[in-house]
Amino acid sequence: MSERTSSAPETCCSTLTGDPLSVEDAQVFARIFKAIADPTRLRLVSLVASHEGNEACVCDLIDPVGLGQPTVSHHLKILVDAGVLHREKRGIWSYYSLKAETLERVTTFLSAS
Amino acid sequence: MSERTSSAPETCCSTLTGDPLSVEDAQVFARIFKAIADPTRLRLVSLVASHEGNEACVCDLIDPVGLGQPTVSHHLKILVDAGVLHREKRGIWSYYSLKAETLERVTTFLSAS
DNA sequence: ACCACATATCGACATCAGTCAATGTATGGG
DNA sequence: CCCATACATTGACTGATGTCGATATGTGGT
Repeated sequence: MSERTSSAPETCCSTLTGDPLSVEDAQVFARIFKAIADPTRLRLVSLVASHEGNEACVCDLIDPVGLGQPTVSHHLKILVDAGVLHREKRGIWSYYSLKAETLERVTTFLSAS
Repeated sequence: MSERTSSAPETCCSTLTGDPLSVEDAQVFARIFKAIADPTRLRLVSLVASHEGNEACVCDLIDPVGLGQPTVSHHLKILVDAGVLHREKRGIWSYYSLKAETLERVTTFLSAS
């Protein structure tokens, strides 16, 4: 039960507009927001979400965002580390898909007005 | 460098998981996320929201966040510029309050899964 | 007019973040 | 095996960001 993968589990219920955020919770959510606080990464998430099969490989994303492959991989890594995207390697390709739980958690965090 | 306080109105309906984001929409939302993608600013918003009367002046916030007054004012300016907070000067004090419309817009943007 | 107080702005600094070119690491086909 | 393909990692550079101390602005009281 003391398992923590990437984001702390105790932050399940804290909200922006409820009781004052603890420093720890603020750091957890700031990390997620930082990941999507970039135009390129927002577009990457959007492209992945709207791609056929709800997943996309790096080669599907390079042209649409108009950046180099290393840069795209860099951004995707940030999104995966923040728990926004999920990566699955199949053969030569890395398939990225949305991690719905994280977006739901963020929505809950914000919508408790 | 007089930027409009509220973000473009045309972005009212775009969502993260719907059609691929345009570059412009991505920039608009990235700017809002950037504003709250910092632990200190998240705590500032939280403190403002949970403060008596749903508003707080700078002097109410300095001690809780443990930073200098110029730094706190700097963060608050970023939040106001992004449309997350609203500022109202009354007498000597600047009262900050939540701008609900912006948070609602962000929630809608994210929750359309 | 002066002074105390609350806040904003400025200048400087160290650190972080986005981008690229070059290189490294798998994986599958011939 | 060797090679082409897809992706990840590294190193470097530039520009943005968070923080502070010092200073400016603005307001109300005496």
